[in-house]
Amino acid sequence: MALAHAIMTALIEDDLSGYELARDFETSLGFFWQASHQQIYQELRKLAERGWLNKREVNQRGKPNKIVYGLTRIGREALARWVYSSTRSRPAKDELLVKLYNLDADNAAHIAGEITARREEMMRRLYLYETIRRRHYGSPQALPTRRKGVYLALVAGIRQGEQFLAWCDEALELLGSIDA
Amino acid sequence: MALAHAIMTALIEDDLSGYELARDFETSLGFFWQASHQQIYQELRKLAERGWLNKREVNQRGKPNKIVYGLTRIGREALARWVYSSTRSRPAKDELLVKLYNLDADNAAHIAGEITARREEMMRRLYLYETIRRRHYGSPQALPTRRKGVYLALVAGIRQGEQFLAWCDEALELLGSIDA
DNA sequence: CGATAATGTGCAATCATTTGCATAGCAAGT
DNA sequence: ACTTGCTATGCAAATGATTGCACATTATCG
Repeated sequence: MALAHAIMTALIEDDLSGYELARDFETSLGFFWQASHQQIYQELRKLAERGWLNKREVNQRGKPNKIVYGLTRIGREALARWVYSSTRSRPAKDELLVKLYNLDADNAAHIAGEITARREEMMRRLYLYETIRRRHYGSPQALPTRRKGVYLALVAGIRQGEQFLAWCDEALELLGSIDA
Repeated sequence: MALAHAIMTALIEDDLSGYELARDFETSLGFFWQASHQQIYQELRKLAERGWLNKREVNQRGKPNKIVYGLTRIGREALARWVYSSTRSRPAKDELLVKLYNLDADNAAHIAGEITARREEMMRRLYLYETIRRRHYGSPQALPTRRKGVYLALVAGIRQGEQFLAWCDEALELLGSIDA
């Protein structure tokens, strides 16, 4: 049921189509909850059936028509209740860390290469999120309450990313000392 | 296919039964890849059928019999090849961060409570992992190659955990400044 | 004696997620 | 004209993971 609530969360301020949601999930909320467009379209229809979302078709020129979803009153209520339910976090599953358990002189260079690639990917991500922070969350104390929450999530992502970069450096150094 | 390789990884040094594997997955490797016992038992049977694991029944006194699995030659080879395949990480999905997007004056105290609980849970985990590190990974440079890899994974978990604690403190401070 | 907890393996149903494919219109560059 | 890419939605199949249950033995505590 968590994807449903993540989608509704993304609709708190704006009504969006499945396509727009899928794009937003690649950034922003998708930093903490990723979902493919297939999942999103399916979930949207389910939520509309349950009455938590309403849908309307929007004609566009130069583009295909889209179906825009918005929270209903009972959808908003369900979302508000959900916040009080118990959470569980499913820790990241990372094959790279499992591979590290298989480290040997032969594959050390390959693993180091993968870590380097991850490091660069994370750098790009961090740059994006730092940009967002500077532009919209400069002085957290002054933000309205809800935005403070979004800020904290953003900071969690940034801190996590920075920590990952530092770990990569440490790992690469140790891996570099292994003879092939 | 990743669970299969995680299980085989856990069997590199010791032959283990499903029950023992499930227990190990709650610590150690399970820090990076968690799996329920149902998943593990099923995967073990599949792997044995494929010839990557062998099984033997072990009679015990005072306890039910167990089925112990071990890597076969071709299992070891498959595992070694897998290390060179491409990885993908699926980032953690954390409902707590999604909830933060729903922050308001009413639920701020509840969310702060959840963060506090998470913080304590992480403290316990960190304590466990720090203990392991001090006991077995005191001087990483001196470790044999494979153990260096395990060390790096452990450090990744520790760093991540420490970062999380710091984030919790920051979050609790900001949440504390919200009027109910 | 009864309850609880640990060891040990497993089935069945459901839910969540990924993968591969399909369709369709329009824009922009080559 | 042709290809590439973006917008836009969707189906079907397979895989991955969770949930709830079932069964059997022994140890331990009150």
